[in-house]
Amino acid sequence: MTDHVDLLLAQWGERRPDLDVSPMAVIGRLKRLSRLIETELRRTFAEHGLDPASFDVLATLRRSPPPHLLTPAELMRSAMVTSGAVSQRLDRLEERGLVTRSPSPTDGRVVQVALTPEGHALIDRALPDHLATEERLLTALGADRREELAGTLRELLESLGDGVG
Amino acid sequence: MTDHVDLLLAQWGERRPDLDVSPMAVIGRLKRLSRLIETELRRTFAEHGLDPASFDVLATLRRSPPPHLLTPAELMRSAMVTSGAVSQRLDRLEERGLVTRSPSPTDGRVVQVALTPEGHALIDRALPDHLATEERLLTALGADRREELAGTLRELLESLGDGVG
DNA sequence: GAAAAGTACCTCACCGCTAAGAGATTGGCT
DNA sequence: AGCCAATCTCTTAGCGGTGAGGTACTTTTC
Repeated sequence: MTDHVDLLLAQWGERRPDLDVSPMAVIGRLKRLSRLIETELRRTFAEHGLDPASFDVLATLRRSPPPHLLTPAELMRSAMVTSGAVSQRLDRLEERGLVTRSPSPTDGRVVQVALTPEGHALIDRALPDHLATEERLLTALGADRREELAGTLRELLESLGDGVG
Repeated sequence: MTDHVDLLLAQWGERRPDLDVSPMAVIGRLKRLSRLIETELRRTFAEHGLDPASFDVLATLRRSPPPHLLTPAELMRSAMVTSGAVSQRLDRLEERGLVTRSPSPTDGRVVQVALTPEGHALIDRALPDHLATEERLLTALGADRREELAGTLRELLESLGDGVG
């Protein structure tokens, strides 16, 4: 019944009993868990010649309503990265022929990003493996616990302004 | 009652109704939440001239039992980064006079990392602000919900082999 | 006590992100 | 119409990470 974060909390209790370090019980575990998850997902992506950033862009385009066109600004909000990061992601994907960029007909500032047939095929190949990996990472939790966890995380997200609207 | 992940799930349901994307309800939210949290924490660190990596090393040393000596290997396991990353973190901190490296007297392969008085003072200055930020990020959740959340996250961590021992 | 296996730390090339800011375009305001 | 703030995309410098591999030391094995 002990993990790294329990040890961390006990150590702080010894060294700085004057401080309330209880938030670390949640935030420390979130950090370790997402690090662990990202490492695992990265392995699956690599089997398809992808990295997390590329997969994210391709999947975001794939799930968007037909004709699967998104702007860099939309990709930026979806991925929670800076505009510079999106530009570079698109450079790499365009270089590999997985997406295309074309100017918007209605707004001169805007670029429209589209999946190429190769990009579409690649993400459809990678997606089932990715989902299998995600499922494996959650096997310890039954459906009820997953729903409860998802609900709590959503509350936190919304409280931090990450809601839609 | 809707967040970005709810939209994501709905979109996949439209585009690929043949796939079970339910694991994304948990894993997608974990990803967004830890990204949001890291961005917020980074701001607090920057107020003290630190970044997440440097804070992590200083805090790990600070909470370790007196005389606050750790090896790069221990820091590596604690931070879940590669040995190369630890070497570079220590280079930067040593350069700034916040930690020292000295050879272990008992094992010629090992290096002992220690906080300098400056490093000790800096982490003790930054820590209360850091905890205040963490507390603020969790205000939406009462004590019971936090404990329940921490417990679920710990179960997941242990199921993935991140337990102690 | 020599060879082999294991462990610890570091180096280097490369990758992806941030932060800051530039350049272009749009839309609201007067 | 003209101005100005806002928006969109891209560029670049610098940071911090990985992954592969090297060197040095220790422990195991025979």
